[in-house]
Amino acid sequence: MATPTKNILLDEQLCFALYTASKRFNHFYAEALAPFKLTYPQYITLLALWENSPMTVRELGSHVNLDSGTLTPLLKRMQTQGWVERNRDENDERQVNISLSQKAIDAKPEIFAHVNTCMDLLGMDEKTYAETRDTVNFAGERIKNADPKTVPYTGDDEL
Amino acid sequence: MATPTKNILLDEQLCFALYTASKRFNHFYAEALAPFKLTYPQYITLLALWENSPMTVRELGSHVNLDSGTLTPLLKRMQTQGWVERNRDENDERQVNISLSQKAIDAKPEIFAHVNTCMDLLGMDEKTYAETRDTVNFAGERIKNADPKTVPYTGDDEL
DNA sequence: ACCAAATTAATTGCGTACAATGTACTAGAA
DNA sequence: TTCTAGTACATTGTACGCAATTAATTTGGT
Repeated sequence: MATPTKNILLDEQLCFALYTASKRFNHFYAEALAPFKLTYPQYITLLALWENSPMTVRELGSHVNLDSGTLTPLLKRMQTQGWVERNRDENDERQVNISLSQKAIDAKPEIFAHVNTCMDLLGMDEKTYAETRDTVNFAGERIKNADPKTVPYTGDDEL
Repeated sequence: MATPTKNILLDEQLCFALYTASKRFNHFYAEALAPFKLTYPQYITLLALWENSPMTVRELGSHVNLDSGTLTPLLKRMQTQGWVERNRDENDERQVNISLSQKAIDAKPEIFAHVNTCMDLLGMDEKTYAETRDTVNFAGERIKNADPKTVPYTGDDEL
C-alpha cells in the first residue's frame, strides 16, 4: 500500500530558514566589515586568531570549519592585505603557521567597537540572542551526527 | 575615557552558529540528494517550482532568495540535466519562463520519500523542528531589517 | 510616434565552499 | 636504513552568491 509521502513546502523547511538567515547575516557582516575591507570568512578567521595566534592551517581550519582548499587562497588574500603572516614550520615543513600581523593586532579594538555598534541594530536582548544561538547550535549538532549515506536508496523508495 | 569594548568570541556568535549549521545542512542535503544528482540550491529551486510552475526567473528568485546572477547558470545546468525548461516569454521577451520538465514532475514522489527518510535521521520531533525553524526565521527577519550602512564609521570609533 | 527612464536578464569578476587529487614531508615498521 | 603509511598543505574543478556592468526591451511623458 503506497502511503502518501508527506508534502515538503519550502517555507516550512528548517534548512531553508538556516540557509536564508545565514545569507542575510553574511550580507549584514559584509556591510559592517566594509570599512575594513574584510569578508565574513576573513573576519571569523581573525576572530579565531585573536583568540589564539599563531596556529597552523589545520588548527585554524578546525576552529572555523574550513578546509585547506578554502583557507589557502583566503589566507593568501589576507596576507596580501597585511592581516596575517604565513610561515613554514621549521621543524615540520609540511605545516604552515599563520600569525596575526601588527595591523591585525592594532585594528582589533576598532573592529570590535564597530561590529558591536552594528550588532546593536538587531535589537535583540542578550537573552534572546543567546537562546537563538544555542537553539541553532543544537540543530547544527544534530545534523552533524546524521549521515544520509546510511539511508539506502534503491531507486524505488515507497513506490 | 575609553570604555573597554566588549570582547567577541567566535563560539559565542550567532552568525557563526548560523554559518556553521547552514554549511552542515548543506552537506547533509548534498548527500541526501546525491542519488538524484541535485545540489541544495537546485533542490530548493525544484521545491519552489513544485509549488508553482511555471515562474519567471524573477519570481523564482523572490521565492528562493537568489538573484539572476546565481539563478541563470544554475537553471542552465538544471536544463542540461533535464529538470527544467527555459522559454522566453512571447509577450515580454525580457522574461524567461521556467517550467518543470516531465522528469521533475515524475521524480517528485521519489525525492520527497527519500528526503523525508533522511530527515528522520535528525531525530527532531515536529515541535522542536518547528520551534527551531521559527526561532531562526525570527532572527533572519531581524537581520534583514538592519542596515550597518546607517552606522557611521569615522575611523576612530571609541578610540 | 518619439525618446528618455526604468525594468529585466544575461554577463563578468571576485570570493568562498568543498571533494578529489597531487606533492612534500614525517615517522614507524621491518 | 629503507619502505610504507600517514599527515599537512596546495592545487584543481565544479558550483554557488552577489555586486557591478551590459544589453535588450518596455514604458511613460510629451
